[in-house]
Amino acid sequence: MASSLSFVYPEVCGWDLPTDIDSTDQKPALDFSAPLRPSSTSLETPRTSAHKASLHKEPKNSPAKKSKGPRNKKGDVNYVPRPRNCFFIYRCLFARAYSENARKTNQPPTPEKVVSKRAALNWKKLTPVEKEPYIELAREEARKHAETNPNYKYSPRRDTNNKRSVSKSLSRREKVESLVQLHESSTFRHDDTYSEYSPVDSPASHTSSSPEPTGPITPTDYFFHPRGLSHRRSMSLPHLEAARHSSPYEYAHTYFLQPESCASSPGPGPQRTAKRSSSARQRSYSTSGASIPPPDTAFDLEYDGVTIPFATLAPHASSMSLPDLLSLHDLTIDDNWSSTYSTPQMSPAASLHDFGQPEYFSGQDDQPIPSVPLIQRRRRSNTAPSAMLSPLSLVSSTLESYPEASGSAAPTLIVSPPDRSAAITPTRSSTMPVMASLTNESFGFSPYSASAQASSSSLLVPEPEMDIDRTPRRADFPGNVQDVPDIYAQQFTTPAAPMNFMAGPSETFAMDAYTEGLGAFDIPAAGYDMAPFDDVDFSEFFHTSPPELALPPYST
DNA sequence: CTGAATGAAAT
DNA sequence: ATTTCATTCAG
Repeated sequence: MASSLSFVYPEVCGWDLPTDIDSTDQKPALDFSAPLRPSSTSLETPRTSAHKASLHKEPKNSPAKKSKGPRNKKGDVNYVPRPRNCFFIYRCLFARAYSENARKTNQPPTPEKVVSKRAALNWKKLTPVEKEPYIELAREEARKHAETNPNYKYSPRRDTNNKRSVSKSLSRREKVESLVQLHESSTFRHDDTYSEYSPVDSPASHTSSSPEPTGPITPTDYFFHPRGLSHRRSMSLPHLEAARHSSPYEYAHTYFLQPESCASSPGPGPQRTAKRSSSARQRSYSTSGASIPPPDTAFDLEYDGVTIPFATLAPHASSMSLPDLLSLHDLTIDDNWSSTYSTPQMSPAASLHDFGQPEYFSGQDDQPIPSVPLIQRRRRSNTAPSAMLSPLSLVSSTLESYPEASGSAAPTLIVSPPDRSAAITPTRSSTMPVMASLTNESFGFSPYSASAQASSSSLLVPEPEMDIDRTPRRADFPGNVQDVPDIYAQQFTTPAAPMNFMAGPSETFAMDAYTEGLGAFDIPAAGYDMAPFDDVDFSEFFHTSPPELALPPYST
C-alpha cells in the first residue's frame, strides 16, 4: 500500500505519520505497526484553494475587480493556486502527523500557528539529504502543476494600498520595541556604563530566520546577571543605575523576571546547536546507507518514482526536546528522561539541571557569547520568548499614575515561584509579560541587589507562545484575577489545561498599567487579537501523554 | 481576515 | 531588495 500512492494535489498528506521516526528506540507510544495509509477523507476532499473557492459561495468576492488583472483570481471557480514549495509540503505532513498524534493520544489539537512554528523548527534541523524528498515532492508538484496549467502564470498583485509597504506603519510590537529603544536611548545615552557595555552590535543580532521587519528597532538590551551586567539585543531591561533616574518614566515599579533557566528559545544558541543535533542525528543512522535501518521500509512511501524513506517522511519531533535542550548545556540525559516524553519548557527536572550551570554556550562560534542563562537569550521574534523582560518593564512605569499603589516604598516585584510546581506553570507569563507571584520574601527587594534571590527564582516559560503584540486586558484574565482582591495561592483551572495560577491585585493592577502605558504612547490595546491563551498549546505543558515525541539522545 | 512558518517567483 | 502567496483552521 505504501507504494505508488495516487494522492490528489495538493493533499500529499493522506497518510498516518508518526510524529517522529527519528528515534528508533524507546518510543513506547509510537505505533509503528500502524501502516501508512491513505486518509480517505483527505483524498476524497482535497482542499485546494480552487476547491475551497468552488465550495465557498460564489458571491464571496462581490467587489468587482475591474477588468484588469489575470483571470486567475482567488474567488474564481477555476482558480489555480500556486504549487506549494517544499516547506509547505513538509508542513502539511507535519501538521497531519501532529493532529494524528494528538487525536490518538487525546491531546487537544495544536493550533496551526504553533504547528507552523514547530514545523519550521524541525525543517531547519533537517539536513539537505533529509529535505531532499520534500524538495523532490515540490518539484513534482510544480511539474504537474505546469502540466495541467500550461497557461498558468504566477501573478502576485502588488499590494499598493496597503499598510506595510507604503505607509511603513509599524506593527504594534514594533511600536513597543521602538518605544523601548526610544526610552533606552534617552536613558542611556550619556550613561557611562552604557558606553562601556555599548553593544556596537551584539553577536546575537544574527540569525533572525524569519522575515523580521528591520525597522528603527535596534533595541539595546540590558539585563542583569549575577556575574555582572551584560547587554544583549532585544532585551528590555533597563540599566541598573539609569533605571533609577530615568525620567519621565521610571522603573520603580518594574517587575523583573529573573528565571534561572529556560528551556526553549530557539535563538542563536539553540540554532547553532540545532545544526549540531542534526549532524549528530545523521551520524546515528545514515539516511543513505544501512548503518541503521529505517524503522520499517514498508512504511516508505513511493510517489512517482520518488521514494521517501519512512524516516524522512515523518517529521522529527518538536525540536526543543529535552535532549535537545540538554545537549545545549552539555548535560547528559539520564534514562529517566530519555525514555520520557517531555517538553523541556515544562520539565522541572530540566530546571533543576539547568540550575547553576555556569556555561550555557560553548562560545566557540563566530562571536563571543557571554555566559548567560539560556532563558536570557532571545531572538528577535514576533513572539517574544519566555521570561524575557517584556516591554512591560517599560510601560509599567505608568504605575506612577496610580498613586495609591505607587507609594514611597516603590516596591519591586521579583518573580519568585515558591516551588517547582510554579516553575512549570508557564502559561501565565507566556501570555502576560509579567505575572509575578508576590511573596513576602521577594517583596521589597531590588533585583539588582538580590542576585541570589533572582537566580533562585525559576520561571519556565514556553518559547513560542508569548506574543508581546497582545496586550492582555483585564477581560482576558480569569474572573478571580479580575475581581477578587486577595487570591494569593488560589488556583484556577481553564478548560484547556489545569495550571496553578497565583495572582493578586498587583498583577491585575500591573496589567492595567501595561495597557495604560501602551496607551500613553498611542499604542492601542484594543483591536488586536488578544485572547491570551489562544496560541498556547497547553497539552505541551501539562502532558500526561506526549503531544510529541522527544528526540532520541544524541550520540554526540 | 489573521497568524505562524519558508521558499518560489514576481516586482 | 521587497513582497506576494502557496496550507491550515481556530478565533
